Amino acid sequence: MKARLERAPSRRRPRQQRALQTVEAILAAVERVLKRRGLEGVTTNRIAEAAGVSIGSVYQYFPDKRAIFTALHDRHVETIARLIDRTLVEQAAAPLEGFVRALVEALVDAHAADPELHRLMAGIVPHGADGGRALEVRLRTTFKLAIAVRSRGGDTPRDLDRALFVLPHLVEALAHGAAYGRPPNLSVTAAKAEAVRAVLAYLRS
Amino acid sequence: MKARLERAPSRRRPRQQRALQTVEAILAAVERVLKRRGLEGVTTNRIAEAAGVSIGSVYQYFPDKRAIFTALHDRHVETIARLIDRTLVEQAAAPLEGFVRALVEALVDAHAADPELHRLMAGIVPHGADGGRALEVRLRTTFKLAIAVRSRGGDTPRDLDRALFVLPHLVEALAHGAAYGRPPNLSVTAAKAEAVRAVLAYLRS
Amino acid sequence: MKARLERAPSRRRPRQQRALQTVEAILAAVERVLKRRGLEGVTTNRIAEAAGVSIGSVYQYFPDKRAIFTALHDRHVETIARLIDRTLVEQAAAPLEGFVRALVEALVDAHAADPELHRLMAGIVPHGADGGRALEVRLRTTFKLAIAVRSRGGDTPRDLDRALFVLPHLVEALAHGAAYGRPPNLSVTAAKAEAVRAVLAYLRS
Amino acid sequence: MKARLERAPSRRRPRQQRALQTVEAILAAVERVLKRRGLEGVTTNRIAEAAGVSIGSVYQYFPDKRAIFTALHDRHVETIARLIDRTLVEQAAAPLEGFVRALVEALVDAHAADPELHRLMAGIVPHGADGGRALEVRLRTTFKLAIAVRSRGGDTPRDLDRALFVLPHLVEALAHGAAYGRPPNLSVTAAKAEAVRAVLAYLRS
DNA sequence: CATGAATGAGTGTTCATTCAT
DNA sequence: AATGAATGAACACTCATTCAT
Repeated sequence: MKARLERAPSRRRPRQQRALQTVEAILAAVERVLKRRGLEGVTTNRIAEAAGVSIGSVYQYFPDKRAIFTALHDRHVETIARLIDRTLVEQAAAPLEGFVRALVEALVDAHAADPELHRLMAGIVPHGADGGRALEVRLRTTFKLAIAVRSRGGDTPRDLDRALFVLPHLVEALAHGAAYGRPPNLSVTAAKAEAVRAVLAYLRS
Repeated sequence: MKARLERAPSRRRPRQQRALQTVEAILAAVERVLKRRGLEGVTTNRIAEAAGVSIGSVYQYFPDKRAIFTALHDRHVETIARLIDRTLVEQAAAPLEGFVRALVEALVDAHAADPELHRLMAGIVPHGADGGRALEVRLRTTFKLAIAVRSRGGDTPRDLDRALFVLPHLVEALAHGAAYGRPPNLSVTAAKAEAVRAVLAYLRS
Repeated sequence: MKARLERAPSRRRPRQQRALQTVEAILAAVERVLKRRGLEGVTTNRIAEAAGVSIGSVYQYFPDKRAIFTALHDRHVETIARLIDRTLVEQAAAPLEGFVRALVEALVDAHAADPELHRLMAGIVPHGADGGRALEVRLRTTFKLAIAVRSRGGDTPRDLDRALFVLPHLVEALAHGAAYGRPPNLSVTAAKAEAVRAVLAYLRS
Repeated sequence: MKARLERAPSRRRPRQQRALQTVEAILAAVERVLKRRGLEGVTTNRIAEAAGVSIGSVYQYFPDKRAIFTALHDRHVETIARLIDRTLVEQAAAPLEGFVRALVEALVDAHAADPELHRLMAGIVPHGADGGRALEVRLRTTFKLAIAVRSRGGDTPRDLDRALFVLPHLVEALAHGAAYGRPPNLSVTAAKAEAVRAVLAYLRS
């Protein structure tokens, strides 16, 4: 494995790299088209044009249109998941509340950076068995871990399963809400602070 | 002459009534097609067939396909809004907590009745300025009222605007979550109870 | 025949009269729709609406859409034909040149009154065997008669058949041309005068 | 590398050539459908089928149905315009009368070759600002030129503007008339001769 | 006779996908 | 691999026409 990578770096790598670049160019193009023309305005030919590749090349990397959306959704999930994981690590030493506070803040920031795109992204629900619940599930797992790690001193919620149901929904809803679901006259900052408050309130109850 | 005057109303009424019936038949048909074939499987001709009317009749009542989806969404919003209003009235004498408990329970029940349909419904985001936030806004208004009515005895939250941001999102997310976003091994009943707990925890904080 | 007309004037006549009125209302409506929305914008339902009658009534008087256009065309032809006949009579005592002059002037005036409508009318070519040549034929007949009547004194053109081919086309083309086919900077008046000159020049040759 | 550079032109050219061929195939198909099924029988799918291409290809070359008709009309105008220009050149040394005679004969011949098609073509009035007067205008320009070139010896008509109004209409009407507007018992040959006579008569007047 | 809701065949058009180059 | 012209199934929608009231 290592030998192969060393022997033909100028052949194998570039190809894979170009492929990754093209895939990334395509996904970035979808985002651009999505923002410019809305969900129904996204056509494969438009994606190709916006990506600067031929439609044929798009089909070299994706079996069909659905796969493009799925990949975009997956990429988004992966981005957020990495954020979650990073927060988990960074707050490993902090109490649960600290982690939750950091997590909510990170998520709100992530979504508030480009609210319009994230609103549209919510409309891309992959048709797989999962049904767009990937992040919810991922959050659940993360919370399970974060709680387990801290549960020596009886810190465990009375009913873990119930908390693991509520927490992901709270966090997700408030992150999206703070980004593009605020009432007029409420700043993102204020919304973020209140989102944190809300999750902590539940946690302490 | 007199006969004609007497007939007139019975000519007009049936028309309006049949129109309403047809509109209702069409919307019900959309729901059926939606469940059977998914969002992308909904075509205007399929709607017409499922509704038992001709495609021409569909276009007698709706200017285009989008309008059909918008109407379906509006109908859903209206149904839920009526539920909210009813709860508001029924719990007029109860303390805020009682209202919230009743509201969450009612919403969970409403969504849990046909989880699949409601999941699909979430994918129908009307393209108007509102962008599918109608219920969020409606919930906000309702909470504002419910709180205002009870706020003589200093029952008002410290920061109303912030609470009015959080509460709609909490309620909506948990209602949908309890209906079709539960982790395995958590019953709807348990989820409902915990959803109530979560909202109350925030309210008391 | 006369008895019948006298006996039930309030029964039979009104009906026929109403029918004629309705037919006329429909044809006038077609003209209006034609001018407002162009040839392709003319639909039977729009005709009905513009005429202030129900679509059903339109089909009471016309078997299909084509028949409406045919009737409109026929009415136009009849109007022009009457104009031609009237001129023929009025100029019965005048020499051929006088008749031709009066005819061209009358036709130009008739078409110039509503150039837009007459341009559109030219697009309504009835699909019958005639193929929209009714006026051409009618003009031919008229010229034949006008010439025959004056041909005692050897006034007949050298070759009647050839003149009867040319004259209708000259007159029709120049009448339409003067109405809506003038170059910029040529008035209708000037065009009319020159149209007369042109026909007379041919006649004298 | 060199091969690619050499291939490049042969890759580009064929494309443009095939494109032109396809466009031509489509326009020829429209003519065929037009003759077989009449103006209303022309549908985009029928055009595609008759042209031996897919409907998608038709839309690769024309933005919509109207554009197809416009292109057909333009092609017709161009064909006739070329005929006019050729005659202008060929008769450059001849007196005005010679040019006019040649022009009328050429136009009659052109229209008489396929009278049915040309009758139908007259029904295709492009919706542009021009309104189907392209040939009239073109004839006017040509006459202006033909007269100007010969006007040293005082050959100019007394009133040029008026002549430039009449001549195009005369020529067009008589060309069409000779092709498909003759009375029974008049041959094309005779009609053509008389058409020439008529225009010359006006010219001399 | 008048009405106008209903019909549905048929239209123009789009767009995901293929494949020869 | 990359290209993009070509494909054609499928779609949203129109409109002439019918017929129950």
